[in-house]
Amino acid sequence: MRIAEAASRSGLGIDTIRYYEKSGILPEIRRGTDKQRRFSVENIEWLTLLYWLRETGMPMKTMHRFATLYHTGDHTIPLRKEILLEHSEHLKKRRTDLDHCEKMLAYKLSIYKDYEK
Amino acid sequence: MRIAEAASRSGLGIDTIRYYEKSGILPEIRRGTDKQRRFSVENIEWLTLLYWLRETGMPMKTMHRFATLYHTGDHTIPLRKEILLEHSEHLKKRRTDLDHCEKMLAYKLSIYKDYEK
DNA sequence: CCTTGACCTGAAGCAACTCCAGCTTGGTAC
DNA sequence: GTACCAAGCTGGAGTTGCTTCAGGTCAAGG
Repeated sequence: MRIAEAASRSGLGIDTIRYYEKSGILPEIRRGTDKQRRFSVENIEWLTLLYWLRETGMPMKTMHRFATLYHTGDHTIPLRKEILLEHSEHLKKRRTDLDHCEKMLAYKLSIYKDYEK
Repeated sequence: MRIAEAASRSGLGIDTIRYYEKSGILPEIRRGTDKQRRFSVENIEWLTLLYWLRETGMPMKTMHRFATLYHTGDHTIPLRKEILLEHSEHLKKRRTDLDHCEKMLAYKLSIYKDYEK
């Protein structure tokens, strides 16, 4: 499939996909005779993973490291595991941030309530 | 209190505070005879609010709008309320993103488990 | 008086996109 | 078969939101 579909399936934007390819966090994407990118199902899976990692705040440097490890072979699995576990911890931190912010907003809104109408 | 303390109390960095002031999302900060910034308790409260809004993904444009409204007077409270409510919605979205990503990570890690050692 | 530490400013640098101008290419429409 | 259009391509500029840096001020301690 082509880039437009890859974008809509993965969640990333077209430009972001091209940018990611240039940055080296995608494997080489096959090209058709027309020199346009053709994405495989595995490509889409990878893009989707990147989408969620980005969405939850993983920096590109880490994604890059993860991609390189992935490419290097199965013996890097412990390292990759470590990266994902660390990201899990990061998600926990984010969740408590959300909790905190939600409480704060609720409080602010409760004050504003008094001024209603 | 001075900028270093304001930073450590609010959570923002020193440079970020100066940047926010330049960007117009802070009220004018009082200066001492030495021309250095002196932060009031209200200043710190405002900075802390901004810290949490930023931490949970509010764009500066929105913060700016909020700051301007705040400065304009009490009759803008409905508008400010709207911004905060919208941000609450945004937090909900973030939370489901976290859920989604956590599930994905758990799945990935369960696959890696087989390769253990 | 000299140094040290905290602070100042304006400007450059950086991450991660995002948009743009100008150019192929393949497909349909006359 | 050629005219046109959508979708894709590239290299490069622009944007957001900080972050770092170079060079300078100021007050206090030794």
